[in-house]
Amino acid sequence: MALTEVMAALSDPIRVGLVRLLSDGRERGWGELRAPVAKSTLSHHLRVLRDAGLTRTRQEGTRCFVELRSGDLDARFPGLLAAVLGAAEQEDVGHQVGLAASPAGQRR
Amino acid sequence: MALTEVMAALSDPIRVGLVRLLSDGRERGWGELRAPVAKSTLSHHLRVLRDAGLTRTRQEGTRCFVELRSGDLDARFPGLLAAVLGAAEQEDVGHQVGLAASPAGQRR
DNA sequence: CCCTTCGTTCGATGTTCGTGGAACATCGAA
DNA sequence: TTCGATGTTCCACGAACATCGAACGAAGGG
Repeated sequence: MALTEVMAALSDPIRVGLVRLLSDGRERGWGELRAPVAKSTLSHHLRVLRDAGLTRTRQEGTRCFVELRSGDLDARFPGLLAAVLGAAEQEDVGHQVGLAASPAGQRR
Repeated sequence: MALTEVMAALSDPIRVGLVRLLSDGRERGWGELRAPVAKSTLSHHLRVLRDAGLTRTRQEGTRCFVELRSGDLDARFPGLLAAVLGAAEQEDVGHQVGLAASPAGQRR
């Protein structure tokens, strides 16, 4: 969990949007995530976040779930997450990232 | 002073080192700065920091001085600078950046 | 005037990054 | 087993980036 990698991970609007989305501490399903990029690109962004140590991924059968590592993050960089979330809300960074209507496990 | 630009500016070790160096609030002369890069590269890094709003540059005759905008930074992103400086110290990010022996105005 | 100093700007180069499409692997369901 | 859904991986492309050396322009000192 290196500083420069974390900063680099947070230097892209879509990734900031994902972090914002996950900032409520709830675990989210991959399929729930909505971003204006191809799924390969979304996979890439999630990998960057995971490699930087910002998120954790759990695999369950054929689908996987993402979770923000708020605790570890706050232990390593006290105040950073709050600062980023605050600024991101003010500028509305990552507003293009959202959730699907269906709350994950729902049939459709 | 946009979030993603600030994060991008802080995603390079040399720039983090410069920020660390300036974090005492003292204004520093360009020539004082020591980094293992060519002067054109150093000029580039200082430009990135300035464009991101992290530093301010004052020109005086033929030489110029750099200063960290700690106040503005802390107003915009409360706690971010402290978090970055703390983590940077722990990991010793930007340790290659230092000061020349001469305290600025000295002849030599 | 020339010459030195200081910092920026200008190509040039190699690398990394964001992006999308296609192929692939995995798993559950029919 | 065959099919469909779900993510990952691979490949390719253009843009952005870090880096350097050289050329440049602005002061200031002989």
